Amino acid sequence: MPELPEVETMVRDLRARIVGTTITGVVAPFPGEIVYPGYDQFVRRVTGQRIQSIVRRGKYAILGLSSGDVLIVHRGMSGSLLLRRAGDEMEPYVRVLFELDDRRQLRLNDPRKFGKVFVMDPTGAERPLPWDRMGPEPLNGSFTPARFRERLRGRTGLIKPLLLNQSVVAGLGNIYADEALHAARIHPERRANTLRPAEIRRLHAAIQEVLAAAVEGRGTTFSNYADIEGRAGQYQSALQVFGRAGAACPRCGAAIVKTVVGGRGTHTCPRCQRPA
DNA sequence: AAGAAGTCCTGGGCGC
DNA sequence: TGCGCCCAGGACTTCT
Repeated sequence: MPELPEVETMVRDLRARIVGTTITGVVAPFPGEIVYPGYDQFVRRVTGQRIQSIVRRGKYAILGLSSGDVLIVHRGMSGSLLLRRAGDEMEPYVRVLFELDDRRQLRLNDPRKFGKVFVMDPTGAERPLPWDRMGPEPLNGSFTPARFRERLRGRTGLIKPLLLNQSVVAGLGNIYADEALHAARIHPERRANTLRPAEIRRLHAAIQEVLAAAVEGRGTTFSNYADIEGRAGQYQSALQVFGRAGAACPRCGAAIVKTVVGGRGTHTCPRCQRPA
């Protein structure tokens, strides 16, 4: 599940390796992942473009092209973006492949087909940008406790689904939402409007700490996440609750419980995270 | 408007 | 042993 730390790791690695190269061709064994524009237009607008920059917004990677367009990649839940040499053995689920002018290839390998790619004008004039309604970036200075409290104001929903809502805060997915709630000692089924100011401050700090540590560890490899060279991340060994049902809470020793909240598997310490 | 539920997709895990 | 069912989840759509 590529969340903010996994996408940040990918963007940093790619920035060091492919900025300055030119895309010489596109192959799409499964064009369904090309969301916009249609396949022919997409190929036309990407081919021949030099990659000038790579940045991240939420879980999106944004490649700035010499034409002024942006090439946007979202890996969905199972996608890896791999940097390979042209002759290297092909992975089994490559959906879209970008050929580079140095005989390397950027391959979107995505078994579950939830990945998406777009190319568009970055001003939003052509089509709404995927991040138009996205909330603040949790690791930059604009994400303050006050801003977080304001995003939650008036919300009566459960706190965990709200953390997964990208318009509240960008970049959290199922793993880091569970980890942040545990670090803040807040039950995932608390209603947002019942959180006290001190709890919101704790949750804000926990989100920043968990994400920063995971970026430091180059992300979590849970099932099939890999970096651009196919290597695993390191953060899975630091997970406190995610994927640890039945194991001891590192803080208090109680057995971690797995439930379903908002339709998502959810890991909670029943002693550290009390409901209501 | 916000929240809840349904949808897509397919490998792998599990039960019988 | 082997088959088939169903779960996983990010983001979008639909309904209330």
